[in-house]
This record gives sequence, structure tokens and C-alpha cells, in this order.
Amino acid sequence: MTLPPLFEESASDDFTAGLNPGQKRAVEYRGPALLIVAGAGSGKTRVLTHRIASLIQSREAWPSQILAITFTNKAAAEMRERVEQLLGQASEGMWISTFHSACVRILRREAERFGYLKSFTIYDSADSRALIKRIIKGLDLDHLGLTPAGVASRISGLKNELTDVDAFARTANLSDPRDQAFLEVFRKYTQELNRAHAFDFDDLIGQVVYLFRSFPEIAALYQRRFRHILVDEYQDTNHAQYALIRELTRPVSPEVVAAAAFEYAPRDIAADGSIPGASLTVVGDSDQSIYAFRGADIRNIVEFEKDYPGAEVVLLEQNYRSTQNILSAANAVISNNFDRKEKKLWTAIGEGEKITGFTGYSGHDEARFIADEINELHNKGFGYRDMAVFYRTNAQTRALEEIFIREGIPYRVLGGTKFYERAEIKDAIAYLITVANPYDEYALRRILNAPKRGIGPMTEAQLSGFAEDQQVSFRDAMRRAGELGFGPKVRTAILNLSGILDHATSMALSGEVVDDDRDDLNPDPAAAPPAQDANVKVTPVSDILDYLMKQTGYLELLRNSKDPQDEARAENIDELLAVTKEFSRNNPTGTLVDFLTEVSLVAAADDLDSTSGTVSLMTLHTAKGLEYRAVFITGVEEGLLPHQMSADEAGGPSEERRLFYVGITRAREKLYLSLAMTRSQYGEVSVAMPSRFLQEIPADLIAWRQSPGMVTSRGGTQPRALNAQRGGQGSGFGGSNSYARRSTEPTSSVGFGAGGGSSAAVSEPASGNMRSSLDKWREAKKARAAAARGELPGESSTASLFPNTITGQVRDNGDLELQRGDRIRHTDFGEGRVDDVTGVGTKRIAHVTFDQVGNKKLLIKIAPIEKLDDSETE
DNA sequence: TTTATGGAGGTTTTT
DNA sequence: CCTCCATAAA
Repeated sequence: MTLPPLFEESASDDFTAGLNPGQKRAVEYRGPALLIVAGAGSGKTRVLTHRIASLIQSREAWPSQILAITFTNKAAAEMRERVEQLLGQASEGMWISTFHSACVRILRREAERFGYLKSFTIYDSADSRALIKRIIKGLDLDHLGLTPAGVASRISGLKNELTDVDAFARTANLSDPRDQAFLEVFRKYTQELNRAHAFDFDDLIGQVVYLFRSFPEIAALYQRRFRHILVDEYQDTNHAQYALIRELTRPVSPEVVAAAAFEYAPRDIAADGSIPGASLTVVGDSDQSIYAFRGADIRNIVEFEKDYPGAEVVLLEQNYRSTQNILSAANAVISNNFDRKEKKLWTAIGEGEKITGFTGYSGHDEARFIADEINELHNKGFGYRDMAVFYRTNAQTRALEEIFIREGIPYRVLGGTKFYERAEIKDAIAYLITVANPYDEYALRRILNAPKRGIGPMTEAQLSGFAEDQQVSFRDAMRRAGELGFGPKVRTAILNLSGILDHATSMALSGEVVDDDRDDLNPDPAAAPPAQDANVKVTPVSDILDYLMKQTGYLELLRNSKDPQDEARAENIDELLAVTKEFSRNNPTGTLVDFLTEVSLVAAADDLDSTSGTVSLMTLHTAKGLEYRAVFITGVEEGLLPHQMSADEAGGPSEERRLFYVGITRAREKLYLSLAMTRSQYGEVSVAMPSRFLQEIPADLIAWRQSPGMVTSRGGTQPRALNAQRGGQGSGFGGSNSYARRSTEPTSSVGFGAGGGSSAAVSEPASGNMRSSLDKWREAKKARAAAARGELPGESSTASLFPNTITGQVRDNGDLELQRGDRIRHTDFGEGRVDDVTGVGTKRIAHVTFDQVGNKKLLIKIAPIEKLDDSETE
């Protein structure tokens, strides 16, 4: 559809209309380097898209001269769409993608120049870990306490710093046997990746940097092409990514220009014969830096002005997303991080509603509250898609999912145990990888005996040994299985598989276009041929996968299996087939390798579908960059948020605080903070304490439906009872908890505080004698971390965490002694008899049969119970 | 070589 | 609670 010229004119004329002065400056500034410090919700995506659109509109840049790096593929797609919308035209040739996608694109294009197959495999972290595990075993080094996960993360850390094996070997302290062993594994790992023509996630970035540094003439192609580079979420870049950007923005020296095999267009070349460096725009917010654990270096943004002298800095502090109450909470929380630049978000939106706080008795109770609240909001006109639930760890989804299913709330879990992590899907993908990259021995070994075809470890070892002796690939060894002394059954099995793979490979190649993609690097963009070739014919990935699954009998065996789980597995394979079809539909010229690339690089947030009417569940990390009308942040407890594991890491607690900050600032209208008194993990329950972060929020910003303090005196709640109460009256919630209702409760319990309830509830400092050594160890660890932050040690500080709400303490029954046969009274369940007591310390559990509600398991330390005297029992 | 079974252990976040 | 691994038996 063509737009009337007049409309086009007015629509695209001014890309700064409606922007505030800061935003305007960020769109209009022209110079070598621009840093946009964009607080949460300050409209940075808007600024970026408008900036790109204005560069193109004013003819300062061709679309093909723009490289924009986003954090997720989803964000990339959105940005492209918005730019095209602004321009009213397609923006052919513009690179908008993640770091990883952009690097894969470059690597695929250049791979053959440095000895790699174009169709190299991308190893995800699980693949890397599996390989490392194999290596450790193979080298017989597992006795040194080298764990695959540990080694993997150490290698990853080194690679993020652009330290390769040789560089590491130079600096390593080789007198330490552990370092020695690690080095050995690292070296072998590098060799194996090399041999398999595979890159791990970190290589994708690092190898491009090496490539550019070793081949200046290759670097020059990209340096010349990308004149405007924009990087979003710059605070989360690691050193390798930083170096990549540095390389890309480097000027091309006159010598390289002169030595080029072709003529650069005269207009690209400066007076001194060089090609000037590209202009760089970075956007970031150091308060939202949450990826230090994977090497993100906050200094990249903090020291930007030093790295790029003369850089323009624009601050965006006006928030267009959240209400003032939400922002005030966010500001208050983040101001507890001491080493930050002062920055205060403000909004013109108005105060808004208070934040809602809720403390559940258990994780299930918390989930129940959230489900109820979602239903309520939905009745008030919130679409399901307007609501999201965040949590710190993926494990927390369970309780939520259970209740959402029961309540019929449509939801979607982002990330977590992903589709592509399932064994059968990994098998199917391994088949495809084997077809695309015959050198990938690990993919090959994976499918060697999946489905079972009688090729066991012995046979595998023989093949492998033969390959080594003959200096051929594993794949070739399979083709020559006849030369080994296998029995007829095994031999045919191997040759069969080999034949199927060969045929699949020929299928993939027969349709493959010799698509040299190099056109968009042509020195003269005007001379570039149109990228589309109407006659390309590609064998659809689905055909290849379908063939493989059928010929190998993989699918059939799953269908015929009597294991009920296999039915689900077969369905997953069917779904994967559907995915491949969908892929071909969206990318008619997409090859097998393209498909594999896409599959390897999906991010958690990518499968977010804002058009579907579902509540989104995700980790706080995944939530970055998103926004919702209503946000639930769950599990706001010590040990969870901040997470236990972060306590002894340098900068850990601050990063956890930023994570919380990110979560808070996702909310537009409604924010809920919830926690539970007990949390179960690995099937074991333990006591949870309110997070220190809660106390950092001014008390008047939170309306507690049920506060940590209230729970103290009142004890647990029964979700159903809660629901029943809530019926008609909207404000009846507080009332539903009213203690007056509970005639069994002594009046004194209405008062808050440690004395509330019965004598059994009087709290002891937790330094009682009942604690196990494990608890003590944890305590010591906690205390050390707390001391590092300059806080008062001990749980007493936790107890006083709530000046904010009510001076109270989580109920603590101390060493209440219970044994079989005792009669007890529970505030919700009434009276019952103790059947058994299990566990030790804080985790002692009473198994009780209540007169009315039957069997329950209670955590003695915090359950709202009291022991009845013998005289009271019958 | 495959399947069954018991025991041990489980890092938090992700491209 | 769940998954992974080692070991034993078919």
C-alpha cells in the first residue's frame, strides 16, 4: 500500500515530536560516541528506534549501514518492526540482532577462511558441560574435585575475558595440581571443539574478536559497512562483547584500505586515506546490571566516557511506565547500593495504588493468593497478558503452576526447562546436526544408539579407536564398519545408520542454494544486487527431519512403546516437526543450518507471545526489558531474594538488589510483593525469613494484606478459609484476618509482637541448642556475608527488620517438645493428635491427625500450634 | 546390551 | 521432590 505523499511527509518528517528534551537530544545528537543513561521505563526503545529512523530518513545512513544489538531476538524483531513503522518502508539490510546472532552470522560467512566448516555446530552450555564431563573422565582427573559445572563456568569466565588456553597457560600457577588439571581439561576441550567444528556460546563472540584482530582486512569489511552501531543494555556486556564493539568501531588504517583487494568507494575514505570509525551509541542503566555472573562488567558503562573521549552523555530520568508509588519503592531500594551514581526516577503519572504485600504460610499459600488476585484483577478488566509473575529461581514455578491449572488461569512459563532441553528433542536435533556437520562426533555419538539398535559402549569405543588409528573421522569409521570385526547384526546396524545419514545429507545439499550472502558487504551498497532470488529452492528442514525420524524408526518406537512417557515424547517430536514446518513457512530460503542456528540461540524471552491471552511466569532475569500492568514478585525472602548463593560472592548482594529493582520497575500500575513463611525445597520444608529488601521500602508504600508481623501473632492461614471470607466485600480482606473472629485465640494475641498468642509462641533467639551443625554452618556463612556489608550479625537483626510494618517476629516455637500421642491445638485446623515427629532442629515435623481436617504435616518451629495439657485432653 | 533398581545428591540467574 | 549414575541381573 502506498501512502499519500503528504501523509508520508508529515508522518516521517520529525522523529522528535512528542519527545522530552533528553530524548530529543539522544535522537538528534551526531558524533562519534553517545551514551544514553536510561533509567527503567524512560523510553529508551523509543529513543533508539527514532534515532535509527532519523538516520535513515535524513539519508545519513543506508539501512545496511546500521548495526543494532539488542538483548533478545524478540527485542530485535520488535525494534525492526518499529523502525519500519516509523519509516513506512521495509529496512532491508539493517542488522538488528543479539550479540550472539550477529556473531554467528559473521562466523558463518568467514568460517572457511580460518579452517572451520560453514555449518559449524553451536554448543549450548549443556553441550559444553557434557563434553567437559567426558573429558574429565577420559583424562581420569575426577579425583581432583574437578566438577563439569565448575570447569565449564571457569572456562566460560576466561573466554569472556578473551583468555584462551595458551594465554591461560602463560599465567597459570602450574605448581598447583588443580590448576594443572584444569589446564589440561581446558586444552583438551579446546581441541575437541576444534575437531568437531564447534563453537560454544562464548566462542561465538570471542572468535569474532580473534578473527578481526588477526585479519584486519576482514575486519575492515565490517568496519566499513557498519557506520552506526547501537548497543542496548550496555551495562550487561562482558569484556569480549566490549572488545567486539571496540573492533567494530575502529577506523580502518590507510594501509589496509590501500591493500584491499577491491576499491573502496571514494566517499568512504577520509583525506588521510583511512576509513573513519563508526559512530557508537550505547544505552544502559548500571542499576539494572544483573548479569555479572556471566561476566558482565559494569565498568563498560561506567567508564564509557573514558573509553570514548568526547562522548556525549544523555540522562533519561523521566519514567513513563510506573506510578509514583512503585517508583518511590524502586528508588528507595536501589539507593541502598552505595557504589552507584545517584539517579532518581520520577513520573508525571501520579501516585497510584499502594504496593500490596502478602505473607503466606507456605509457598502454596502464596501461590493461592496470587491466583486469587489474578482472578480478581481479571474481573476488574486486566487482561491475562497484562499480568506477570516473577520469581528468583525456576524451581518456584511448581506451586504456581499447580494452582493456575486448578483455577483455569491461562499462563505461560518463559524459559525454565525448555522444550529444546528434552532428551528426545536433543536426539532429533543431534540427528540434524550430524547431517549438517559430519565432524561433530558428539552429536553423532549421541544418536548412535538412539533409538536402541544394539550399538553399545563397546562398539562405540571400537569405532572410535579405529577412527584414531586410521586418522579418519568417526563418521568415516562408521562407513567402513565392514573392515572391523563386528558381528553381522552390529555391522548392519552401523551401516544402516550410516546410509540413512548419507542420504539425509544429500537431501540437504541437493536443495541448498549457493547463497553467498556476501553481497551486502559489497563495498558499494548501491551496486549490491537484490538480496532476494526468486528461484531459490531449499529442501525444507521438515522433510529432512521427517525422513530421519521415519527411517531410523525413532518415532515408531516411541509410539509403540508401553512406557506411558514415550507417548508424550512422540508428541514432542511431532511438535518439533511442526516447528520445522513453521520455520520453512517464515523463511522460505532457510536452510538446515539456518534452522539449527535459530534453535541454538533462542532466548527465554523469545517465546513470549504478547498476543496470547496468558499470564506470563518468568524469572526476574528474564523480566528485564519487559513491562506489565500488574506484576507479582514472589518469594521475597532471605536466601531466595537475595539468594543464598550470592551471599559470599563479591558484589553479590548488590546485584541481587538490582535484580529486585528490575522486578519492581517492570510494573506499571499494580505491584505485589509476596513471601512465605516456609518454603519447601527438594521435598523438604524449611523456615523462610522476610527479605532485607522489604525493609528498605518505606512503610507507607506497602499495604500488607497479611504482613510478616501479622503472621507472627496470628499464625498460619488456610487459603480456603481466606477465600471464603473474601466473598462479597472488597475491603473485607483485612477483616478476614481479624482476630476477633477467632474466639479460641486469647485476646492478647490481637496485640502484635513477640508475646502474641500463647506461651508456646514466645520466641527464643534462634541461637537455641536444637540446631544442627549444618544450620550453624549456614548461619556462619550468612553472618560473614552480613559482616561484609557492615550489617549487624545474627538473626536478631533479621528479627528487627520490620520497623516498616509491625514490630514482630516470625513465629518461633523454640524447642517446643512434642511426641507421639500429644494433643495439640492449631489456629486453623483445630485440635489433633500427634502421630509422629520427624526431622531435627528447625526442620522438626509433626505428623498430626486433626479431628476435623485429617492428616497434616506441620513444621514444629513455626506452626501456629500449642501443646495442650493432659488435663485438657479428654 | 539392555533393563531394573537403589542410592546419592542437587550450585541461582542465561546467551 | 527429582534426576543421574552405578551396579546387578536378564
